[in-house]
Amino acid sequence: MATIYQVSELAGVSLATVSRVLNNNARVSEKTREKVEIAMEQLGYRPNSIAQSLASNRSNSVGILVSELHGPIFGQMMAGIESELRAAGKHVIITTGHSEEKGEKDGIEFLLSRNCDAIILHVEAVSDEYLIELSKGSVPVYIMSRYVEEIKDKCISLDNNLGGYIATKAILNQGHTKIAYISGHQFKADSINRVNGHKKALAEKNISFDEDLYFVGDYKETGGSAGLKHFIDKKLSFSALICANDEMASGAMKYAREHGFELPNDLSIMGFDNVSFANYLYPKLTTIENPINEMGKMAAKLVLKTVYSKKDLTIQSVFEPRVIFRQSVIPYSPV
Amino acid sequence: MATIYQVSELAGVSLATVSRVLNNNARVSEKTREKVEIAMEQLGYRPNSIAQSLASNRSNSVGILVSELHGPIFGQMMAGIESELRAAGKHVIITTGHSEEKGEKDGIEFLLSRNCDAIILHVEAVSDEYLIELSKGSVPVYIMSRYVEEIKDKCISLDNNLGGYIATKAILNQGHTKIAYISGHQFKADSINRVNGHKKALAEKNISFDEDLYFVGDYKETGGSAGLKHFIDKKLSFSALICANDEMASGAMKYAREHGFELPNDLSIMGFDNVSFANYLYPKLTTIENPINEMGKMAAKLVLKTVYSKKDLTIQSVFEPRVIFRQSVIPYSPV
DNA sequence: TTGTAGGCGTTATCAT
DNA sequence: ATGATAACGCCTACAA
Repeated sequence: MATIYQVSELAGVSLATVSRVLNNNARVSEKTREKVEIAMEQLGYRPNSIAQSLASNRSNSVGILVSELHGPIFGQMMAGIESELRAAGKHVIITTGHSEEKGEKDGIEFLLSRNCDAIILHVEAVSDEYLIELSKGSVPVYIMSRYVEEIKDKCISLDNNLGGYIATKAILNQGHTKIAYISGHQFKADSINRVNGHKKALAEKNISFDEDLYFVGDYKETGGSAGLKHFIDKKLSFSALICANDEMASGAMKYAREHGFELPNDLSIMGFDNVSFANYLYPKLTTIENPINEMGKMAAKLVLKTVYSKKDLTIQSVFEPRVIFRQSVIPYSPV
Repeated sequence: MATIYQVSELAGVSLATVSRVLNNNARVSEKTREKVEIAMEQLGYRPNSIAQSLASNRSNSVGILVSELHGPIFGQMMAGIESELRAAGKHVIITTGHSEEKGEKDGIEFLLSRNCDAIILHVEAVSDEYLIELSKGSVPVYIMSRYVEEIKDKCISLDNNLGGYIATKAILNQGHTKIAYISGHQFKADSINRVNGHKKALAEKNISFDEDLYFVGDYKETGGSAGLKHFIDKKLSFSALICANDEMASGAMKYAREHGFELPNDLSIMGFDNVSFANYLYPKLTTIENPINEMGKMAAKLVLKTVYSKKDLTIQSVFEPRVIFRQSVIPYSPV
């Protein structure tokens, strides 16, 4: 592989000059620039990014930690981040935390050991305090889908409260009044916010929140089926069900169908996230869009702006969800 | 950030010694090793991976090119590669090619510019010749889900012929004899191989392949719906449908249901790939498992073995698909 | 505008 | 077993 030195020799200039045309930050006369470019061409020169990094103290890499590499949410998020970053000539180093505290800390440690210029985290198991502490370190840290007050300017998050609110409102608007709700883990901020939005919408309609119609699931299919089973076994009456994510909605749909429900006639079901398979479900799932791809792009822009000093990028920190109307929610009709 | 030099000072040894305990490849006395380790601890020393790379001419990174970062297949594949590689202390640089020739070439160029020790490609638009040429270059190239004879020892692929065969066989075993087939793009090797397997299974049962019951789709939902529409519009009679991937199977299922079919009673449908949403479909999709996660792991092992000289890793180049029996295929019953 | 030279933090080859 | 010292390929003052 040709080096900058060989190029300089062939072009008959100093290697400093070659470096200049490479980075075109300093003035170089047209003639010499051409000479250099021709020499590069001839040698098939390609800068050694490692050496560049060492000398400039910039790796041009940003680390990304996600829970899993598969899964619709992460895919969309990574896609958003990567496209934006790559267009700026930066590369992404991706690793996983598997939603476990140790896994996430190890992952962060791993990325840090890679000399990333910044890291973008989608973590769920690690505490707020840990993140606050981490962001005091020398490498800039950004957080996805999580709002931590003390470092809010480093967070790109969804307004989950609003999400829960519009989900419930959409159901109420269809005339439903007995609405069951399956939440995610109670210790997760997004779960709590979504329920709070739900409660707010109910309150506005003077419908009291019924603890019996509330179930805490696990954000997986099993949570949805277990939740619906719970409600049915208790012989509760309800005409609509809101699930705090699409996986649980899918689980609930399966369970409902296997137990004689005809969907959506016997039960309206609302999801959350609008992952890609929501459209594959039967009936197609009415849900709340979580613009995670956009959020990923925004996170990348935030990095570009703050770390790579690209000015004139406007940052939006919190994103708004919206209802995606499909087939799983229909107007209430008394039996 | 502390450097190896500062550690050496604090420990009262030369920096060469520090390097030795770091890489523990040369003999160092217990005493000095301890002194050094303590010094490292005190300074919170962390090796600069960039400098290591420059000096050792190893970036410890492997580039991965996928069509998209979202999508079930790629997610599983990346997960397999990453887990295996990270366990070995290597990191992955991931980028996308968007299934277009220019996109893929750009992506490869991008990875090459990043000084990866190796690159793993999942490309569809680029020609075999290009790949053969590419693999003559200085950085090792490995190919996923594609078999190129001339560089077969660098390919990890699925036996698609066998896949098409067992898919059809499974359908035949249920008593179906009129079987429609929706293929993927005809210029793709996997499409062709899957159809060939299909034909072989038919031939074994002395059923002649019927061109009328063959449709070329696009590997997307639209391909499935268009294909089924085509067959129905031509008023052909068939009791089973094989789709060359799950997306198309899903599209066909939707179209079928929207046009009065009751599934699976009126039509048995077989997919291919066993992507995660296959289990979310209604009825749950009977399909062919494409062990892409395992294949990803194997690709990583291949890199580990050939590039990072980890001996005693046995490589399996071609993987075998198997039938996943679920609910969308049922025995044939005459109307 | 162009060249010189020091430095980035390691690894690796010599000696000792 | 340990220590000098020269790479590794590039960037960047500082000089000219």
